[in-house]
Amino acid sequence: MARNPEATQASILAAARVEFAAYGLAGARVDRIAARSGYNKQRIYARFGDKEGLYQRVLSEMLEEMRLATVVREGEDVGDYVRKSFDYLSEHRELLRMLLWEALECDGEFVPDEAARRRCYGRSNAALAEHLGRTAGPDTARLLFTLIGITAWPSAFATLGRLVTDNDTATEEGQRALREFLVEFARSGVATANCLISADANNS
Amino acid sequence: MARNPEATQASILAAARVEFAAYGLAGARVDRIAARSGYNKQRIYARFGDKEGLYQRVLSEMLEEMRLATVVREGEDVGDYVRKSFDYLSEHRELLRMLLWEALECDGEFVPDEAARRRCYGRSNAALAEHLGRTAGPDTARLLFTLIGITAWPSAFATLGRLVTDNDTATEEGQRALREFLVEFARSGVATANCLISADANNS
DNA sequence: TGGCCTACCAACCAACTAGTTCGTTTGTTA
DNA sequence: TAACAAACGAACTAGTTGGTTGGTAGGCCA
Repeated sequence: MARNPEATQASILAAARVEFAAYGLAGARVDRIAARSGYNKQRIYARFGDKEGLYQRVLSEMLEEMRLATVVREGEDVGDYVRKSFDYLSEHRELLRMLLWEALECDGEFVPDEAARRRCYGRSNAALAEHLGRTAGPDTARLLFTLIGITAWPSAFATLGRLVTDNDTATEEGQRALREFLVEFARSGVATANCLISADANNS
Repeated sequence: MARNPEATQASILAAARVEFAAYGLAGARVDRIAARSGYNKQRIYARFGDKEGLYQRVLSEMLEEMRLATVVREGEDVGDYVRKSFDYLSEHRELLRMLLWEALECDGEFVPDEAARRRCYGRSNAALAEHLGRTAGPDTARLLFTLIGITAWPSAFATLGRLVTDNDTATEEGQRALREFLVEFARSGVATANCLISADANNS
């Protein structure tokens, strides 16, 4: 067969994304990844070492994609951030699933790409703080963490959302309503700045 | 050996909780559950049919515990709800992990205990709406879903929280600050009722 | 007290899994 | 053009896994 090692690798990685997002590390099957990629299983071991090695590579790439797409930009309003992230995550649930798998399958001692991730969140915190006219610190970081949460939660727990909202979130209209609700909720949440002030008092 | 079938079952269930919370359905090992329970593997199959049967039993019980502990009570203020749930989930991460496993491992077509869960969330929505002086509907359900999210997110994604907050959430003090932040954020979020009004306009 | 049924254990089993080995093919370079 | 190294496929392997089987023991009831 004609050889193109880079295309082989790309096919394996593409197949692995699908498999790991669907099943996580423990549930994924190397045989299936190989079959989906159209290459022999031995190619996977030759290029990635082992199953865990392939997983870490895929996880790293996917989390980075998600992180870069949901970074807080300079001048970005809280509500606009919520809307942007909500939409992005709704369209890329496989990325969000990897975040969930990571939360469940990693013991938290070794964090993949820790330094790069901290830098990225640091930049988001700075941009958020700047926009709010405050100094970046634990209080604005808590807000950032919460904003990430409220935008990720609906896509990560879509089934739960349907139960709680009596299927309102099962329609496109309901999704839009939820998104706009979150936009307003987030804006109201910081509008009075009370939460940031009182949390500051707690911290001092 | 002396026989006590009820004690056997209880031991198996207790061991299974630990195993399934740690590893999910695909990653859990029946051998380990048996060893941890102190009973022979065959007992598991005799009483629960198969691995999946045991998992469903454990999942059902654990999600119910969590749901009942985090129901919105009559007269309960939004902020108090947040504080209560935050604390409960921080102390019962194994329950929250089961919710994550479910989100990842179930395809959403068959929802365990669907009717009971809908009823419970319906009650929470009614209590929340009553307290806000509104009629329970999609708008208040969205708020409920969001409150559930902001209280679950920090415990479910504790490692991510440490990255985002530069380790602020790694201390008890930081956890308390985050909790109080969320209390105020939620109160501010609904205080002006703007988000509920505008989402209503969207719905009409 | 003996018979019966269920709880229980240890050993077993077929299929699956991550990973390895061996041989062939392809592409590059001297 | 021949040699060599890396890419590739098919077959193999040892260990693991969910589940089963066969025998024993304990408790209950007539």
